[in-house]
Amino acid sequence: MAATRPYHHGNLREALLREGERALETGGAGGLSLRELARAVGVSHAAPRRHFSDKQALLDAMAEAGFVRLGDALSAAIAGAGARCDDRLAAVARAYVGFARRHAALLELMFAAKHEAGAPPELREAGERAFAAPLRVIAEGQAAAEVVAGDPERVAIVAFATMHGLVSLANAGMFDDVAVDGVIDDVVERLVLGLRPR
Amino acid sequence: MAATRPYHHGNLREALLREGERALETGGAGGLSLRELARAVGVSHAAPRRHFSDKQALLDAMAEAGFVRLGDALSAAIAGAGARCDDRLAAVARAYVGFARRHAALLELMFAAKHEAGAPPELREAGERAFAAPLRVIAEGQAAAEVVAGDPERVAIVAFATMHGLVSLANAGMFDDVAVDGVIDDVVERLVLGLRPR
DNA sequence: ACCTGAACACCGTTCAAGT
DNA sequence: ACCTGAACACCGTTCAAGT
Repeated sequence: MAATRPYHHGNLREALLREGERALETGGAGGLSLRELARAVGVSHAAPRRHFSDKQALLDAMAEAGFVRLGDALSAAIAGAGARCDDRLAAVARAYVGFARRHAALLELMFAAKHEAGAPPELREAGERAFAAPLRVIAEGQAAAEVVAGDPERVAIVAFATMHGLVSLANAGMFDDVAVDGVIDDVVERLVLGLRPR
Repeated sequence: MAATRPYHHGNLREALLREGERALETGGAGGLSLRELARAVGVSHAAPRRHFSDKQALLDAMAEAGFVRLGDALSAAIAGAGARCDDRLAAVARAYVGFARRHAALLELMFAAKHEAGAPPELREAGERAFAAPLRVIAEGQAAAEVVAGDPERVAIVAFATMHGLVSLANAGMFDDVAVDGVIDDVVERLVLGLRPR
C-alpha cells in the first residue's frame, strides 16, 4: 500500500543508471548532470551520494553495464551466425558496428572511462570480458586455418581497430548521410578478406 | 614603454587559444574552464566574450587550428618521404599516429567539434583540407597501379579508419605500455600491404 | 540504512558600465 | 573597440540533521 512515494526510493541505484543512460543519449557525455538526474528520478540532489561516491563513479558504473551489454550483443551475434568462419567474423563485426551506432555516446563513455587514471578494476575486467567471444572466433578460425596465423590478440587488435575507427568516423559524421551503410559493408567485407591466410 | 599590463591585452584571442591548448593537454577536454583560462591570461572572466561568443566557439577555433597543424604535419611527412608508394603511405600513416599520440586530447576535441550540430563551415573545411595531401598520395598510387583501384575517398576511408581506430585504442590505454610501438608498426605494415592491388 | 536541506566553491553567460 | 564587475542560474561536493 501507500503509493505516495516513500522516503526510501527502493532502487535508486538502478533508477539513476537508467536515467543516466537516457540523458546520455539525448545530451551527450559532457552534458550529464547529477543534479538533473536526481530531479528526474524525484530525489534530493544529495541522495545519489549514498550509491555513487562521485559523478565519475556513476559514469564508471554506466560504462561497466555498457560493456556487459556489448559482450552479450557480440556473443548473441556469434551464436546466431552459421558455422563458416567468414560469416562468424562478419557477424561480430556487424554486431559491434550496430551497437556502436545505436549507443554512440555510451560507447564513447565506455572507452573514456576505461582509460581514466583511477578506473576501477571491475571496469577493465568488464571491458576484457566483452571481447572474449570475438577473440575465440579468431582463435578458432586460426585453428581451422581459415584466419591468418599469429598471436590471436594481435590479429584481433588489427580487426578491432578497423571497426572501431570506422564507427568513430561514422559517429563523427564523416560520411555524408546515406553512404554510411555501403561503406560499412565494404569495410566489413574487406576486413574479413584481409584476415584470410595468405 | 609602460610594461604594467595595459587595459587592452593586445592579442587576447591568440593568448586564449594558446592557454586553451595547454589546459587541454593537462586537464583533458572536459575539464577546460573559460574562467580559468581568463585568469591564467590575466584578464577578467567576461573578456573572452569579445573574441569568442561562446565556450564552444573557443573549442571550435582550437579544433580548426588543430586541423591546420595536422594537415601541415601530414604534408611534411609526405614531402620528406621517398618516391616509392609504400614508403609514402607508411610515412603519412606514421605521421598521423604521431600527431594523434602527441595531441590525444586535441584530436578528440577536433573530431568532437567537427560533428557538433552547429559546427561552423570553417571547421569542416579545415578538416577536409587536412586530409587532402594523403588523398593525393592514394590517388597517385592508384595512377601508378601500386594501390588497389576504386574511389580514392573510399580507399582512403578504410585506411584512415584503421589508423584512427588504432590510435583511439592506443590513447585509451588498450595496449599494455611498451607493446604499443610494435603494434603500430605491425598495423602500418599490414595496412600498406593491404592497399596493394590484388 | 537511506535521504534531505543548507552551505561552499565553482562554472558559463549576460549586461550595464567603465577606458 | 575592448575590457570590468556585479548578477543570474546553474553545477559537484560536503555535512549536519532528519526518518
